[in-house]
Amino acid sequence: MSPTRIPEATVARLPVYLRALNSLLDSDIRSCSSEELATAAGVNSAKLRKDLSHLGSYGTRGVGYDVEYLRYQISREIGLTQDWPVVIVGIGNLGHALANFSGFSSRGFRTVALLDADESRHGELVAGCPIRDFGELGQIVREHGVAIGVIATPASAAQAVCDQMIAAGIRSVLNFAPTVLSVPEDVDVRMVDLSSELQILAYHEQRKAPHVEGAPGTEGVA
Amino acid sequence: MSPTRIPEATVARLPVYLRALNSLLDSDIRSCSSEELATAAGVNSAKLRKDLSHLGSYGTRGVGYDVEYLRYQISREIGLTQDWPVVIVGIGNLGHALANFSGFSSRGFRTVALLDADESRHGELVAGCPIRDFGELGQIVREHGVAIGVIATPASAAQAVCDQMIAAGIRSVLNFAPTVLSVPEDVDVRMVDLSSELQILAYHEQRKAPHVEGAPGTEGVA
DNA sequence: AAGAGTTTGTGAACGTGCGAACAAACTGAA
DNA sequence: TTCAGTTTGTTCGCACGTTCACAAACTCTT
Ligand SMILES: NC(=O)c1ccc[n+]([C@@H]2O[C@H](COP(=O)([O-])OP(=O)(O)OC[C@H]3O[C@@H](n4cnc5c(N)ncnc54)[C@H](O)[C@@H]3O)[C@@H](O)[C@H]2O)c1
Ligand SMILES: NC(=O)c1ccc[n+]([C@@H]2O[C@H](COP(=O)([O-])OP(=O)(O)OC[C@H]3O[C@@H](n4cnc5c(N)ncnc54)[C@H](O)[C@@H]3O)[C@@H](O)[C@H]2O)c1
Repeated sequence: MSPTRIPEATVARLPVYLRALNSLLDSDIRSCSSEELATAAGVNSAKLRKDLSHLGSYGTRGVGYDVEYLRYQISREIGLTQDWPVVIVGIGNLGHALANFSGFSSRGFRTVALLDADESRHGELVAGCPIRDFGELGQIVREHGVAIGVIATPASAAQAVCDQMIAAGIRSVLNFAPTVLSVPEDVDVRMVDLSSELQILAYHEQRKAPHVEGAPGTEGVA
Repeated sequence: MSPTRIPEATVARLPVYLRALNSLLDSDIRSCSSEELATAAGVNSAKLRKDLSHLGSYGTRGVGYDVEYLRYQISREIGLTQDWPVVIVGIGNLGHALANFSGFSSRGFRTVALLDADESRHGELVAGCPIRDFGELGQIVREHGVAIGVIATPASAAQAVCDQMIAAGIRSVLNFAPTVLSVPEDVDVRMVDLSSELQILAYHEQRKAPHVEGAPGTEGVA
């Protein structure tokens, strides 16, 4: 279907386009130009067209794109036309939020198990799903063909959890613990690091206002 | 101090180096080579050295880097030697987790207020901080000199919340709602989109195993 | 003091990504 | 049919990011 490899930068934007297309459909807009879609996605229209050209030629010159058709093509390219079973490990503050997050289940991702090492939480229902023991990981992965694992444990446990996931057959990991995971080459890890995001904002903020004399916000102790 | 502008890709990695340095200090390692630090940070050592060279010449040839000194220099460059007051808006599932997240407060970021539009939650204590009305935003920003705002509301409210933040004087926004925010040029927005991260993983996963015949994980309906 | 060994900082080559600009392809009117 | 107007898909130049490779600068031994 897609003979050419898609650039990584493009892959990272496809979900954004998908969101924009869904938003247009919600407003009953059936067709759109690259300019409109680019605005909705917050990117340059030339970039959008080049990105889409990597998937194929799904627009019509002089007309634009059919919203539903393009959405299907992007979904198919990403792999959202199939179902992706997911396990979440570490059901603390963040794990609870993730389990309740509708954005996970809405797009083909299905939480098949919530795992935690803390025995006192086993059996507790979160978003209708019981918390189970981490030791059941291997069996669950085999049973449901889980390919994607989410780590929401403390950093100290993350590498061990990751190793177990890989041993069980998982080859894609979404890591929320603030630690670098070392994995074999065929395993993908994506890291979500809130602390880093704040620090990047702080860097730019500092550059904007280099003159912080008697400004408030420094008198209170953390 | 730093006459030259630091490349964006480098800025995004500085927090990672900082984490690695802290981790080395925890192990009582006072000095390290670029190779060691690069391994701890999960990057190429040449890239690490080039990144650090943008800050200045803080290493010693033939020896390596002093861990504590380098940590201080990076902290200073990012702006973590000063205190950053932060407000979080939308104290639902995710907002609760964020308020409880120690990684926020640990590095100079101080949550000064939790705001929500839902009156029934006002006064409730989360991580020792009371939930207050969203209408108090302007006053709080002025009072504490808040420069960074975190949005954890539903997507439908995010743009309005963002506009209010900017009107109040906030110029850096961390957005968790899955929607594109339109802001003036002098405002920075960073977006954390879990759904996108999962989709990117799914894309690569699909490429790894293009042969999904009778594999499990497709029989159950979402 | 000199030389061997180590490690940083950087110049240069290479690859990727971005945006402007334009030809190709479509629609619709005359 | 022909022509004007519109919008896609793609080419091209440029900027940015990554990696290699090595001179410069340090330590330590003899
Ligand atoms: N709370 C946030 O908003 C937030 C944001 C970003 C990152 N994080 C990171 O996400 C992780 C979780 O944060 P949290 O606030 O939910 O912490 P938490 O302490 O509330 O939850 C951690 C959970 O992991 C479980 N756990 C510990 N070791 C385990 C193991 N070996 N196997 C399975 N489960 C194990 C614990 O029992 C606990 O339930 C942390 O690494 C944190 O730094 C949290
Ligand atoms: N839960 C997750 O793990 C998760 C992960 C990623 C992204 N998100 C996104 O983060 C956002 C919050 O998720 P959640 O699960 O916490 O949702 P939630 O419904 O539990 O919480 C949303 C909160 O925002 C408040 N709110 C609504 N409108 C507001 C307004 N105009 N001003 C101030 N407060 C307002 C609500 O009262 C509620 O308390 C959503 O956009 C969601 O898509 C959530």
